[in-house]
Amino acid sequence: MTKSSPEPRHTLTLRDVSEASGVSEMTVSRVLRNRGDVSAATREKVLEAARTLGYVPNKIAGALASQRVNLVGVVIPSLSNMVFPEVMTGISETLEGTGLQPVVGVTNYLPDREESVIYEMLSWRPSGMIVAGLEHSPAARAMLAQAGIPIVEIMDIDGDPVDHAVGISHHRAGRKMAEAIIAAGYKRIAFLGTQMPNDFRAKKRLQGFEEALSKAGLALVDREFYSGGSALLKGREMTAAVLARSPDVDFLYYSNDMIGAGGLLYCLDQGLDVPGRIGLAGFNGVELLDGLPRKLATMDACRLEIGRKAAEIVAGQATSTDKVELFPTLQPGDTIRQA
Amino acid sequence: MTKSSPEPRHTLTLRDVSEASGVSEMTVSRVLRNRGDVSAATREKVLEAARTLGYVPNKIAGALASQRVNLVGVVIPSLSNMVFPEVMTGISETLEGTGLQPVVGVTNYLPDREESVIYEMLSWRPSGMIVAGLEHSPAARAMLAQAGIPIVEIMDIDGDPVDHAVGISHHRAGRKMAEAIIAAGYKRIAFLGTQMPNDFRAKKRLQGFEEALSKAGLALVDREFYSGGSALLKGREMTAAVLARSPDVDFLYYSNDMIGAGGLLYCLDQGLDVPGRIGLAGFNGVELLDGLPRKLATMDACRLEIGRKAAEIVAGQATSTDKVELFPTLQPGDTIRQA
DNA sequence: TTGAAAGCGCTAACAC
DNA sequence: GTGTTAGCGCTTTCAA
Repeated sequence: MTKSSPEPRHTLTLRDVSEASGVSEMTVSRVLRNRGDVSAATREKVLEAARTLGYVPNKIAGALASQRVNLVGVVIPSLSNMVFPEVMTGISETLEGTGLQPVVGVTNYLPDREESVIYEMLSWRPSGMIVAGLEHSPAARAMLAQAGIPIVEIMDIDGDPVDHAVGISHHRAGRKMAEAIIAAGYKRIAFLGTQMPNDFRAKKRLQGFEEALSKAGLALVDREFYSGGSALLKGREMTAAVLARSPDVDFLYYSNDMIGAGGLLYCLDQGLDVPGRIGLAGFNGVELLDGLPRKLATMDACRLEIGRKAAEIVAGQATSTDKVELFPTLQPGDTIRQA
Repeated sequence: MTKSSPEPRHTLTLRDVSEASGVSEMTVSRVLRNRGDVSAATREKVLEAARTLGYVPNKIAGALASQRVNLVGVVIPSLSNMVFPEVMTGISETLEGTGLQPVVGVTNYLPDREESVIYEMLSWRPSGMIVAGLEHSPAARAMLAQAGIPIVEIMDIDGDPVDHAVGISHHRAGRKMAEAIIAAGYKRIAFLGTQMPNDFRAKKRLQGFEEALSKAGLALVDREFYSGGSALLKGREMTAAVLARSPDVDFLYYSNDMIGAGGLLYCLDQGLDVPGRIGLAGFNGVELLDGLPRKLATMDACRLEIGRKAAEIVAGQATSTDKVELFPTLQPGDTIRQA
């Protein structure tokens, strides 16, 4: 804008390449789309002209004419925790060879924001959509259902998908963790989580967790929620609060690994015997934390695999099942005592 | 695709809304773009028709006709470290009110990949581009220079921007950290970093760091590089390796906070006196790590501010200076002893 | 193997 | 305040 010396009045068009190469626009178009039916000589002429001009095709025009857009919309709540970047990795990997490109939109766990992100994305007529979660505003659901493209809702399968769903049962994940904790002999269990009314998956885990406790004749002895700030620090603070309020708790179940890690560091600082006196567990299986003094018990969320499977469905590489359920593995780490 | 019952043969067009509302396509278009020059009555009719049909405008056609695309391409090397998500936050915040939307592309520090991401993005004729770093392939530079839109290269200002640059001097950041370390009396200093030939900013920091050492008559006594894996864990391993090889080092300078945190945990595990016997410092000012047993010395990279400023320039809200230099502050934390 | 014509769905520009 | 006309830059289709 400012310094680029030979600023073109309009950006280059096929016509410019056509004139520069002495080949019709149509044939230029064929060459640029790598269609085989062009002679090698013409092909070379065109390619050279395009290269020296610095021509960049106009996908807007191309998409309008061909009614095809090689974009896949990906709608996720956040990029700042460790989970969605890894889902994105799985998606990108799988889309790599297909000619499809992911376009990310972030909702910050706000339903209104999600609705508008979905609207914006659909207005670009993508070839498919991958959306985190099964809970959407009615309008958002309707738009997705109307779009006439593959829709894959990811992360969660406890619910009714618009089209396809790929994920784990968070309800079951919570239950499994509770069962492991109970089996290890812990009895006075507290929950520490995020204050996010729209994090439905965390909510489902807690629900499954409490159901399993209840089935064993137990109930949460305390619970603590936070929002904002450094997760590690919040984990410490929440843990301190819970231990002060309920000094006899013997297990802390965290809604994610980051706050769990903060809690772990706090317990070690306090010289508490982990996992003897007190056990801890998180959720997500975040590799990032592998260098901690103890390995936090957790349950992986199959993030990479979810991304891959979702991308396969959108790319039409998978035989279409409505729901694809993945099964997280419990990683006991060093913070649950062995039964 | 699979379940959506009344799948429209083609997606809805203005014409459908026009027919459903009995208003001309042109007027429908006016209403949908919120142009004031339509009577309230017509407006309502149109809006209702659009709503009940579930019409989503086709931005492809709109963009082609209006020659305007409300997209800003953002090209960054990675989303999995803590730095770019925060830059994105700054960009999104600032773009919020402008009608512009960021579209992210990730290069994984690969120049070829960067070139193709830039090419793809430009082919959608965005209103502006924000690209991390000042080092690009000649072709990428040429495309950006030709695009005829505002280009903002971010993070770094040690170099020659295509159009605008917003960032810090990594060279200076390295120097400043070295000066602080030297002033604190450390003398046997090692560097621990990532093995990334294309992380030019880390390279510049190291260069500035070594220059400052040299000016004080010092030189690095050891250096260690890693790639891949959990940063925290790698930080531990690298630190163990350096301490084994050079037991008399008294300071460890890490190229980022995550490996620095791993190193810190390792030193504490080993019972080393930090910062007395050995000092540590990282880079980035990652808030995430605030809950560690000690606060790691670091230098923030002005991530949020860089995102904001870059977005302002792209949105035309800033008076155009070629380079906007921001100045990181040294956060001494608890891992550099006080002089 | 190449070219010509028509049009994708919308908006700018101008009439009314 | 509303309608009409002519494209935007490509690709599709069909003819040569």
